[in-house]
Amino acid sequence: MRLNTKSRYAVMALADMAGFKDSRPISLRDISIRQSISLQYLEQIFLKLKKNNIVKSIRGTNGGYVLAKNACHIKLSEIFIALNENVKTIGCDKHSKKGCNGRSTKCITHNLWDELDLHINAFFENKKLEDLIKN
Amino acid sequence: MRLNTKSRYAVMALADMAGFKDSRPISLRDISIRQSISLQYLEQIFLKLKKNNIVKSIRGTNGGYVLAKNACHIKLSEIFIALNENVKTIGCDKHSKKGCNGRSTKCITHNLWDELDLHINAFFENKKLEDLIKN
DNA sequence: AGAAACTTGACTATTTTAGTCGGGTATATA
DNA sequence: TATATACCCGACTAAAATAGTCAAGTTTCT
Repeated sequence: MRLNTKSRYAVMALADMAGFKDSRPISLRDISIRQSISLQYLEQIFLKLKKNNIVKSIRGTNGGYVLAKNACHIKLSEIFIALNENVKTIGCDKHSKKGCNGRSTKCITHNLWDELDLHINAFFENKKLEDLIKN
Repeated sequence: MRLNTKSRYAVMALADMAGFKDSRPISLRDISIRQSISLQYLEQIFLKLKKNNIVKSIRGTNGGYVLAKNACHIKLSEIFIALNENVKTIGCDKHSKKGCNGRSTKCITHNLWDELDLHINAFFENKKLEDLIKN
């Protein structure tokens, strides 16, 4: 089990941004350098963050991104959802015949994965971006 | 984020076994049919479960596997460890130069992933195989 | 003896991941 | 108004992981 780098980088980049108090836009180029993440990969990530209203973009010279809301209001769960890293951990897919083993009834471990999802989501729901930079 | 099928199947197969009260060995062939899992894939899985002392094998005709201990004493965390599904969720690898972004210091989100690991592991530590079959 | 069932290593197709490439468009500033 | 800076975006790809299969055993019950 592993989170993917996109989610990880997204959190790192946003935490980087949140560390700056002034509201000047921050360019991906700067984040790229500070966090050692490829600029073009960051662009992919920020596109999704923007679509999900987590950041706003300012184009042109001296442009960049700013957080769309205060760091204390950005839940980590939002970030994962934005990147389609839906923290749905496991199969039991309703659409697939393989899900729940092709049975009409729930598989023996179905509820377990549901509980696990709740457990993990609760963690991310309660974590705010601001929590990361307080220490 | 997704658990792999090996871990999922392992839990399903063990839960299947735990559902039988008598202590006769259960053949992988039977589990394979009941849970719709390829026999040969189950063999791979049970090899690991055996090495980690979660099941015992009885060879020969009427052989099969039995749980090495009572279902109420088998923690799900054991099962994941047995399958090398170490619930270490994220990078920040001490050995890799990429980990923590090649910095000597911890990356900005390092503690977050540590916390998440603890959170998930706690879930599996507290879940016993028996809990799955009670309902 | 023969069948049932475990044992084991090697192999492979598919999918996912983690990016790169290359061509845009918008805007501030000189 | 030229140009550099920075966002925008779709398509592509190499490498790794996943989810198995295949083949050839060994052991033990009946």
